[in-house]
Amino acid sequence: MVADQPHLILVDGSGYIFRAFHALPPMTRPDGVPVNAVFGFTGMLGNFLTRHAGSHIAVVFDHSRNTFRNTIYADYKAHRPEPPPELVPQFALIREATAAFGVACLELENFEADDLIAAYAKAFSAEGGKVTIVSSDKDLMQLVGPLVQLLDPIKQKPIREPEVFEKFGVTPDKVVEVQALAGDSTDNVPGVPGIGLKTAAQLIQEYGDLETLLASAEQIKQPKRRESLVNFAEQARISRRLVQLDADAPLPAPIDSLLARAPEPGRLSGFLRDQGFRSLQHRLGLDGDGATAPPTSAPRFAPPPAILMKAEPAATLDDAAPFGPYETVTDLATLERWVAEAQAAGTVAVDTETDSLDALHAKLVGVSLAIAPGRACYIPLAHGPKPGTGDMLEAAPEAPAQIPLREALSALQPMLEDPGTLKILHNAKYDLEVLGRPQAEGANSGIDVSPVDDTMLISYSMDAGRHGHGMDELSLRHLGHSPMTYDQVTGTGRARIPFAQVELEKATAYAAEDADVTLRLWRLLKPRLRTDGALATYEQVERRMIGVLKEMEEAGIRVDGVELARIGEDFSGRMTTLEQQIHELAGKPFNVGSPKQLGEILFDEMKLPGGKRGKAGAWGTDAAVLEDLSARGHALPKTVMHWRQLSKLKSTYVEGLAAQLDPRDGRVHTDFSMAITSTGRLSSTEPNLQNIPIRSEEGVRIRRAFVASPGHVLLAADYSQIELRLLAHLADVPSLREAFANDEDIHSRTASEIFKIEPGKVDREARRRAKTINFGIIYGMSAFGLAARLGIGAGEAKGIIDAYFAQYPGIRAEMERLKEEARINGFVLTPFGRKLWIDGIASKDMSRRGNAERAAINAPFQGGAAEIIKRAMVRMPKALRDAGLDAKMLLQVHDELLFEVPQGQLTATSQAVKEVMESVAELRVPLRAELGHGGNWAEAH
DNA sequence: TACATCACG
DNA sequence: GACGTACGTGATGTAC
Repeated sequence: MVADQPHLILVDGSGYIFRAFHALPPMTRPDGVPVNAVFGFTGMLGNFLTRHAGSHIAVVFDHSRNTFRNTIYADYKAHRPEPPPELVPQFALIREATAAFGVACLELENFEADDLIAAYAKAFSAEGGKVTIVSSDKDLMQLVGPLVQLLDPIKQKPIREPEVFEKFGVTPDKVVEVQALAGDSTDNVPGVPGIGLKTAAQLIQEYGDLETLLASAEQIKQPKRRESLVNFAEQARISRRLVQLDADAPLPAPIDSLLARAPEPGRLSGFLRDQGFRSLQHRLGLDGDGATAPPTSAPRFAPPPAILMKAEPAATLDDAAPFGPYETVTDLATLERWVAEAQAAGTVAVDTETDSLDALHAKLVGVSLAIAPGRACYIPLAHGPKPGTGDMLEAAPEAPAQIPLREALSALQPMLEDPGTLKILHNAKYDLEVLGRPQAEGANSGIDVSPVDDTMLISYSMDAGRHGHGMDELSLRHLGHSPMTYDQVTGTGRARIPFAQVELEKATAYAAEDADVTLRLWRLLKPRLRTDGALATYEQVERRMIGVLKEMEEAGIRVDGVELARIGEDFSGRMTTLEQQIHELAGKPFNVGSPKQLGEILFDEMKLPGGKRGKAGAWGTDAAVLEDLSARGHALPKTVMHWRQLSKLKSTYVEGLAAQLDPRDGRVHTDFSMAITSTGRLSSTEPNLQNIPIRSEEGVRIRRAFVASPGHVLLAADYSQIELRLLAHLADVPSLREAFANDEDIHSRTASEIFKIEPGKVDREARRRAKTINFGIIYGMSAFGLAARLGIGAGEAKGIIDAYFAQYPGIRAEMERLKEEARINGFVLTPFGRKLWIDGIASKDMSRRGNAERAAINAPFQGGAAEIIKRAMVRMPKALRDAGLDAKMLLQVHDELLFEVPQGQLTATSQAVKEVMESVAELRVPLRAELGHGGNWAEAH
């Protein structure tokens, strides 16, 4: 960054004024003139000037309420109240204060301050100058660009393209298009009814701009949206003109006159004295008689580097380095130089390129390294020839020159395994699985990469629930840079080529950039872990989970494919029969798998009662609806439910699972995602082994197909009532604590207490109700929700909830505390300190906020439970090893761990597993794990 | 690709 | 007085 690059600071005066006025209690001068806004403004401006410097600076004001926008649209800002009378006399004094600092005041009749800001920003940046606009007004976000940024005066946070994107879902140049659609109630910009920020952003992303969208409005699929766009097209155009700032507004003062300069001697202190602002004189170092505070200590506006310039690029030149060009390493000597440089640096970002997203099958194609921002390389290892044109006369293309795989890996291995060189990866589990897999015939490497840091997990530890943690997203968000995408490199659809066929130049640009981005993210995010209070979560839990999950994924679980096929045949036959019955009952054949067709038959043709339409206008036919109809004595719904159950099990589990069976070992290997959920849980994909059926008899058959290896048994260990234990712990409920301490049935205890039934005389129905409400509580349930689940009236449900809270007042207090915590901080903390962000908690949309509040209530319980089992998993391998046991941990299903145990070690393993799981956290209630074992997963329960 | 549905905790 | 109504996931089939 060039230190003396021209830098214009434009302060949005109105923002300062209103903030000052509303933040401070009334204050008056001895002569009775109100001055609270003047005082606040002067303090804020003085404070800003002592901390920031630019080459040019001005404060921009609104001239009057009437502007050209009122002639476009009379209602523009019409609902804004007149400024309060106490504020009016302060406007002139505020301009005086600005001038006393030696700062220019800008205003112009008929234009808003925002237009002048736009005009000066345009003029200044056109000459290559940098512009900082001090304001948090979202209407100014349209001005953000390579040379123009906003600075939020409250949070002292720069607002650049990623922040704008976060707010509007589009890049700054498209902000007005979005605003034109979404409107703005605070400014009375009408927009298009029914279209909010989300929809607007989506439409603009799709169509590019308002006019293109309006031109294609007739083709919009959603009927309501289409109608709105057609009917309110003109209103949208007007809205666009209202929000579009006029960057061609005349400049009331030449740019040169905005040059930053020290205040005239005495003028500032004179002003402060006149207003009676003694504390400000002191704060600004102007209160001395010359003895302690000579004039030279007055604010200087020139040399001290702006906070903007040091806030992030304190690390400086480095982090401003361009993304590329990067080096392609194709000879051993060059590779050895890179390896030596990495070891000398002590930290290196590493990324692997492969031919598959599935780590257990992926073949290594290349490795990239980054040692400093902008300094990165790509080492191709298994690139083949470019795809030919298919012309038979063409000479066979040759593979590009590259270091032989074995030699390259031998050169890399010592560095990758060097305990003194930290390897930084994004989603390290993947790369570690690829590099760690020993393979015959040259492919992959058997390298045990250590130690590692993982930027995905660093981000997740701090920002779970706030946004995704993919590299591209983090890069745009934190670095303001969109890396090249995989699709751009390999193409998409039919034209897609394997990465190994991508030409080296392109592969290097992509692969080295990913390593570069990873390194830059690490430099930015790693220090934040400590300040954000997320260091322990990352170091003690997330980072240690990498190796644990790697082992589990590699182990996989044995599935009996023959049994699976038998189940499939059986289901098929039964489905055929059911389908015939359904068609007869319906009076005609139709596709039973189509909810749309089913809805039409049930509600349009058969005219059954109780139909409700979903958001797309189709009849709802889910299990709850069908159950209801069935209870009214209709045969069709029940038959459909049965068919659906078989259909689900067959397609998702019988066929889906069979397709995932690895023929090499007869096992299925899931991929645990570590950074997906907003609560700290894992998730499982390809296949999802966390939702294998168990609740129905047919489901149990599927689970029986998960079997132990010969000579082994499966051991399942479930945490008992873990979320309710956390409830008893967090809300500190004496009677629930006692119940757990005595190993009582918690739902019976609850039933006895809220329904006032003698202990021991609780019947099944009372227990069922208590169980429903116990779970409902940790989901933030309402009376309505409870009524629906229990099939009782809302009044009765409310009575039960009232009785519950009367019995357990600590629980209600805890629910309120969690909502409050989320509202104030934007996040809640689990009992172990994991930070979980609650999206939408500040939303003005009642429904959205309601959802967020329930999520805030649930998050500490779900997240706390996730934390407990993760900690147990992290401790498990060593505990087993120390006990001389060979059991393998195979799966985690949120509150359950599944192990494969050599038959002779069952007792000892059970003991060790139980001990680890129950001792991993000290709560106000004991933790309990329940164990079972058998030849298959169903039996182990 | 959106939606509805349903498998699990 | 209306609103919408229990938390968190992933996979599948239909319809567009």
